[in-house]
Amino acid sequence: MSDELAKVRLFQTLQGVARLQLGALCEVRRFRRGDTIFEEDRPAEFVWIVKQGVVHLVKQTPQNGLTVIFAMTPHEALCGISAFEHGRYSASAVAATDTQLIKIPANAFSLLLQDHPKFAAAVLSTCCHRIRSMAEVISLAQAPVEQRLAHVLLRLRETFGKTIPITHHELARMAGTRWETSIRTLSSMKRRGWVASSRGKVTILDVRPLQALLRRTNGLSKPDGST
Amino acid sequence: MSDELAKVRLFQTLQGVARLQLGALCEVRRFRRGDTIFEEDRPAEFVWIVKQGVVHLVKQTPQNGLTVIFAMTPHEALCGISAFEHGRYSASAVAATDTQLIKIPANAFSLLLQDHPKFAAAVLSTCCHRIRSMAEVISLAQAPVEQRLAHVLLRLRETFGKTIPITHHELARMAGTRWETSIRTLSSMKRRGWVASSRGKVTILDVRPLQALLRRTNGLSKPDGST
DNA sequence: TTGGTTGTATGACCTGCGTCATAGAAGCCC
DNA sequence: GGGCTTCTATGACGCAGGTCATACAACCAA
Repeated sequence: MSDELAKVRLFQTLQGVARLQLGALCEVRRFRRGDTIFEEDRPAEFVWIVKQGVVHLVKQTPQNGLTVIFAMTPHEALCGISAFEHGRYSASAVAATDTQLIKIPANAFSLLLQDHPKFAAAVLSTCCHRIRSMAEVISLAQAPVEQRLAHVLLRLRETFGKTIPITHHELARMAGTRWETSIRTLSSMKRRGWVASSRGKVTILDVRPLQALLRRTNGLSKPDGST
Repeated sequence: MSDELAKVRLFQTLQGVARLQLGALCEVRRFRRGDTIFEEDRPAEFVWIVKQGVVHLVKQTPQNGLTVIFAMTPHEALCGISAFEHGRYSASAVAATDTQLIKIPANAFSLLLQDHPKFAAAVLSTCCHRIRSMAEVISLAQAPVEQRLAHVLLRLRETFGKTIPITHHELARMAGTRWETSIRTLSSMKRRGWVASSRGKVTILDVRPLQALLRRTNGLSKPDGST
C-alpha cells in the first residue's frame, strides 16, 4: 500500500515513515467510467486523490443541467479539497474514464497538512494551479462556442495527447453548450481539417488554428476596451 | 507596521516575533478606485493582501473584452497567489473601491509558508474558498443573464450589505454581459420591486426572489416558458 | 437474429442578448 | 456659467446558438 502511494506525486513529499502511517489509513478505490464517486452537498468525509484516469467535478445548474467544473487528472488532482473544513462537497465527482483513486479520511488529511510542510506546500501548489485554470475558464465563459470548444480540446490534449476519448455529449458539458452544437461546431472544424472524429473519440490534426482562436485579437480594439 | 498587520486575519496566525519580522519586509499601499495594482502576464514579484476595500481580478478575453474573474475583499484576499511559483500574474488586479493592500515580496511570502504551518493552513483555506466560489461562477456561466446578475448581487451583498456601490458597467463585467443588458435586466427587477438603484449604486430590497432564481428548479422542468 | 440504447449528424425554428444608436441626467473641472 | 465625461435608459435589429425533430450507424444483450 505504501508503495502504491509512492507513485503519486503529492505523496513523494512525505518521508518513508509518514507514508507508511498514511498507508494504513487510506485505501485505493477503483471506479468505472460513469460511476459517481461522491455527490454534491453530501458530507465530505474523505479527500480523494486521482491516481489513474480522469475525474470530472460536475455541478448542477439551476436549469437542471450539469456543468463540468473541472477535469482532474493524476498527480494534480485532489477531489473534495475545496470541501476541506467546509463540511460538504461543493460538486459531484464522476469518473470520466476508468479510474483509481486514493481515499483519505478528511481528518487524516488534515493531520498530514499540519505535520508535513512539504506536503502542505504541494497541496497549496495544486490549488493554485486549479485557481489558475478555473480563471481561464471563467474568462472564456462568454466567448463563442467555437473558442470554448477549442479551449477544452487543447486542455484535453495535455492529458490524452492527439487522440481524445470523449463523446460529443461530454465535450458539450465541458464547454458549456449542448451536444448538437458541439457536433455542429466540431463538424465545421473537421471540414477545415483541424480535427477528425469517430464514435467516442476526437483526434486533433492541427493545433495551431485552435490556439489561434484563443489568442487575443490584438489590433483594432475599442478605446474603452468594452468588447 | 506590525500592528497594522495584526488587523489582517491571515496574519493573526503569526506569532509576535514573526509578525515583527514580516513587518520589516512588507509595506502597505493605497490605491484609488480604478487604479491598476498589477497586470496580467507581468512577472509576479509580490503577493498582495487586501486590507481594506475591494479588488477585482480581471482577465482579458480573446474578444478584447474584460471579465472580472474574482472580487477580493479583506481578509480572504490574496492577490497573485495563483502566480505563486509560476512567475507571472494570471490576471490583472484593479481597485474596485479605494483600497489598502499589503505588498509582500514573493520570496518572503514563500518563507512564511515554509516556517509557519498555521499561516500556510490559513492560506490554503483561502484558496479553497476561492475554488469553491469560482466553481459556482462556472456552473452559472451559461445560465440566463438574470440569474447571473442575481448571483453577483447576492455575493456583493455579503460584502457591502443591502446597498452596493457599483455601476452597471462593473456589474455587467462581473456577470459576463454588457452594460445595456445589465441596465435592462436590473430595470425589470426594479419594476418587480426586487431592487432599487440610482447613479452608482444598487439597493437590494428583497433577497428572496433573487435567491429563488438560483434555486434548482426541481421537478419536471418547463411547465411554461419561464426559465 | 431482433430490439434497445447510445452516439453521430443535420435541418428548421425561435429567442436571448449582443450590438448600434440616440438621448437625457448627473457629476466634474475651468 | 459652459463644456466635458460618465452613467442611466430605451428602442431597433440581427444572429449565435438553444431547442425540437428526424434519421441512421454502432454497439450490446438476449
